[in-house]
Amino acid sequence: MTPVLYARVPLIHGEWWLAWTAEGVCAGAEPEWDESRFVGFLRERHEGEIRPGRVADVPDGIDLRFVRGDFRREVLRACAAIPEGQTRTYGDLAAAVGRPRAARAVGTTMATNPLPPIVPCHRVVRGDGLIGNYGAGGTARKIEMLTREGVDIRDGVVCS
DNA sequence: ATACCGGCTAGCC
DNA sequence: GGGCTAGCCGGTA
Repeated sequence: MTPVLYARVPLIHGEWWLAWTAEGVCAGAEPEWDESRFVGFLRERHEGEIRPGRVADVPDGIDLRFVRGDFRREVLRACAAIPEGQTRTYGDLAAAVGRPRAARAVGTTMATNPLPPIVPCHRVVRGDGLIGNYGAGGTARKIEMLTREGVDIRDGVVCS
């Protein structure tokens, strides 16, 4: 079983926790988490060794092997493809994986995204333009992150 | 099997 | 436009 390494990594949105395997990043958590919480999170998902790693060794790709469900993996893949500074709706992602009516299920998938902000679920907003919720810090955090990425938001609504 | 729970949405007042 | 409802769907207990 390949080991899982982890570190607190400086990103444009702050110092987030990231964990990775040889294949890619497999987990992430917001800055407010402490080390034991993140390690606990990793432990309940991975059987193998878990130990600190170096920031310089964080890989570029993502490792979705520990995500349950084909649908979820596909949706997370599609989400990972959203460019910085852009947004998509839950319905967009549903359509992208060939299930145009599964927006609700996409929402659930985003809510349980194990690797924020590497899989940028903060770029997924509601069809009516409202920002929608954000598990890793709430709507306020989501707005803050999108604004930092250059997305135009006025009165809590995405403007295009 | 089956019921329930969500970061949703289209359709109707 | 704004508020509500009834569908929708995949995962989990």
